[in-house]
Amino acid sequence: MRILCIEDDMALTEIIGFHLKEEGYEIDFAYTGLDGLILIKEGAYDLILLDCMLPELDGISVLKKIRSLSIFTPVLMITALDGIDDRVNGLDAGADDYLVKPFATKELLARVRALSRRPNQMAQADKIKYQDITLDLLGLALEGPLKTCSLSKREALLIEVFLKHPNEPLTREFIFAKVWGPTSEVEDGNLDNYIHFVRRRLKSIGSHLQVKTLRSVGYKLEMQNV
Amino acid sequence: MRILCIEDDMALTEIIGFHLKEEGYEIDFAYTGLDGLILIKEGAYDLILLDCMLPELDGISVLKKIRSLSIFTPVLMITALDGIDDRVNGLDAGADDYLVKPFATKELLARVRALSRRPNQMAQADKIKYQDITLDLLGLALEGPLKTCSLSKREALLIEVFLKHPNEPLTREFIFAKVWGPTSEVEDGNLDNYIHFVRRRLKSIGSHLQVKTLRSVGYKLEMQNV
DNA sequence: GATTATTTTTAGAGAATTTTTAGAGATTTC
DNA sequence: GAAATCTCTAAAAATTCTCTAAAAATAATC
Repeated sequence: MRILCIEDDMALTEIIGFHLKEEGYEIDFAYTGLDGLILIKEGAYDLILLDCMLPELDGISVLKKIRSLSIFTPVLMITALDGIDDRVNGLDAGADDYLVKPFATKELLARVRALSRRPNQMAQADKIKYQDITLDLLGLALEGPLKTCSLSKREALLIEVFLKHPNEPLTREFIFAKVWGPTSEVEDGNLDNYIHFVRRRLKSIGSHLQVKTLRSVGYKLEMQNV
Repeated sequence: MRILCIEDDMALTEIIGFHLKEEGYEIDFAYTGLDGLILIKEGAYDLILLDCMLPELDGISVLKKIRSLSIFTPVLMITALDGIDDRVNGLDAGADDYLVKPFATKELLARVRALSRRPNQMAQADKIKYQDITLDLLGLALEGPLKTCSLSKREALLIEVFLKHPNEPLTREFIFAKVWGPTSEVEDGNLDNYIHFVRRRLKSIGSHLQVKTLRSVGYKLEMQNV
């Protein structure tokens, strides 16, 4: 979880840095809007904390710029003013949330958690439930109505992808990118293989979920008889 | 864009309803937490406005319940108390944003816009609706009033062409170029074939749309008895 | 550090589905 | 009513997916 904090108040960045690092986030800093913009373009951040008032280039402008570049990293605006118009401007420019100075650390952390949960990565939860199964990511196990079976790491990864996007069509490329990484050089057929493994697992634990094939597109996790 | 508003203050729901309808949103109401929960399970909403204080079942509990059911519709919490703890609880329970009463309509609208923009429903992008059918391009499925059927890739492509130009005469050449590509070397009769497939699909799902023949020109998708 | 067990990957025959071709019969147009 | 055009069935061809088996890589155990 990598966060970029664009804020010119050194005292504040120190506090933010301290607390977020304590929670296990990696955090980088930029002290001007322009520097922030450059870092955003380079590094792949998961979340951006963005002050409104900044030297060189103000927060709203930075935000508009990055959205126009088709970068949709969640942005948490930090504003000194509590005027409704300021907040509205920020949200309309594409911010996902905002925080008014002065704010409680507790609230900052809650908002960061809420936003980092957002892009489908439903938290770092180690268990994911859907319908009649529960995936234990840490314990590498899959629990069904009949029984529980243990999984290999890659099986668990594949099931995780399905559980995070249940009932949605997933392309082969998408699944591949999530399970093997976007730059992996594994044979394509390997996915077929693991689909087979997962189907066997689902059947063996008595689940009523099934992996449906979408010919020439990909796969989809759904309930039987739908 | 369908919104569910769970709020027991009738005066407030009236105001919210008025403004959101004016902006073109479809909006349903529930006046207790339990009613809201039932509606959420049934209806596919794109956004939920959720009051904290509710009869029968409070807002936070409703929120926790729907998240535990793996429903990740964006939720905008509405809270009367401006205590930090309430907001933190809401955000931690999985709310996407909150609004403190009393709030300006302008701000409500900005927040609704921000949340409805979120790429939560990424699957929605690949769906095309027209009259009584919905084509799921990635999911390779066609939904009608009676039932849903699955499609092959080429069937889906052909239906897509019709849905993007409904009620318009389309030449055979045009359709061919869109479905098989402008340089394909397939026999001409193949199109007749797929027209037949599509007609069978439309009938089987109970749609009132039909593919009309424009002799020696092409085809056209239109409503029956027109 | 060698051996064993497990997981991951490659490969490929066989199955299933989709796409295409072909052609007989139906329909429309002149 | 003859020519042109379209519909629909059936089957061949092509594609895509499934699943077994075994090799390669990795992790665990002694």
